[in-house]
Amino acid sequence: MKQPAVSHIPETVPMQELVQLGGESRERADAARNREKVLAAASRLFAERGADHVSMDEIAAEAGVGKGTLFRRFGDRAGLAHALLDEHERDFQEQLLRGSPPLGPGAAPCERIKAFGAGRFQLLDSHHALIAAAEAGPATRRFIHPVYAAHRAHLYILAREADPEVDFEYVADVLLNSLTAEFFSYLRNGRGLSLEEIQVGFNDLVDRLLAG
Amino acid sequence: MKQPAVSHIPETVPMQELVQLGGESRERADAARNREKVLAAASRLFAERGADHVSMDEIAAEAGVGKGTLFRRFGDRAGLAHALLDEHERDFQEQLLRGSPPLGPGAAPCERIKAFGAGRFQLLDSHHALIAAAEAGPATRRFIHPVYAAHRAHLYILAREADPEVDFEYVADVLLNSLTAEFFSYLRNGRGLSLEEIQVGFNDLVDRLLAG
DNA sequence: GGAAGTAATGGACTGTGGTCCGGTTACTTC
DNA sequence: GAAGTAACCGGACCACAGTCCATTACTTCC
Repeated sequence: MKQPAVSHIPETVPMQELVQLGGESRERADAARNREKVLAAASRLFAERGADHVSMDEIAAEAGVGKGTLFRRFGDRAGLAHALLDEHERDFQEQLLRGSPPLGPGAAPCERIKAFGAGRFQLLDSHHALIAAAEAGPATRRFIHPVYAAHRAHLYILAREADPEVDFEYVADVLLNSLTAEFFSYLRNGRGLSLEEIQVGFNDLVDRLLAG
Repeated sequence: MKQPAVSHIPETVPMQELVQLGGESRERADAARNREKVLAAASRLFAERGADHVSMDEIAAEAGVGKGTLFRRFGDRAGLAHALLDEHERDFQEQLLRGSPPLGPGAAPCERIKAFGAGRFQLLDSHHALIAAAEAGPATRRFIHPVYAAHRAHLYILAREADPEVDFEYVADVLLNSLTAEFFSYLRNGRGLSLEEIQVGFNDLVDRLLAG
């Protein structure tokens, strides 16, 4: 049940280092300080008024920092949202890799996929606006993010294990596409489904897709 | 095989009438003229430079019309995109209701769903940027649009017919969610799949979901 | 054909995400 | 401790989506 060397989730690390492949030079002290100030400010404002309803200008102002600094650090709105979610995302990843079944290793693949779904729904339920912000942005940007790659690899492997006949790649993407913030909030608010109903639907989806 | 009174697709009709439920008062002559001018201008510019890469200001200018007029007519960018797609959408709807099998009535439900997918992929292939624009916009707006409702009702009924045991509602939404412009372009450009490969994947999805 | 009433117009205006760059500050080297 | 340099800073700036409302153009009714 070894996972492949799924690139670990960075994202407390500034965007630049993530990009310029060798994050060798250490982060300057003032930069680190400012990053913390921004994260704290964003966290505060988001908690107060909801992740939508807060502009980037306001976050910069609240943090006592220029707008340029904000964007230099986090790239864009989605990047900031990702950084704020980082802790939860690490937790989740940790549970996937080393947690107890059915989320962690040990359970049947289908059960692990359902547990993955349940975990995501839980996260969506408590951090919906933030995750929506992280997934937003031009076109297919979110698919490029290492978090997406990690989730995809996880589901890919489990799907293959559950049913070697299936098109793992496509199935993994379809499953993830059913776990987006946008789709979730449509089911929840647009269709009025409860968290449980959504989970039941997803579980049924998994069973049918990987009936083996 | 009668469809329920699926609200027909309007959308050459201005947004207002769509909303204020009784489109009684006729459209003024200058308004109609301007609408045509805008549609023509948008069509031209989109064809020239791609649907992204054209701002609303430019469309208004090209049409020789004020910005206010543009937005009054079409509500927002997505509304304009919908209006431009209207003809194709009507065509498609017509084929669903009265065309020949497997897209139209007469074929087995699973085959009709696959044909629906094939039709959407075809449209996505030739009008991708436009459809993406129509589906864009804040949060879950696109789910409210009558076109979504019509597609959903169609799939809902076919899914029920194919497999009465399945959760039709959820399945219909999952299927539609696998036919979005965003997901399509991810599979296409992000994963490098061909049109055919995507169709095969979707067909397999349908078979597995509605195995009966 | 003209007056009154109403719908449509257009462009200035606002708010927002994101970029740019001259000036500043923190580390490094000697 | 001074000088050099690369990274960082902030806020002015830009483009763009969408709003507002005083003015204009159509329609209708006499």
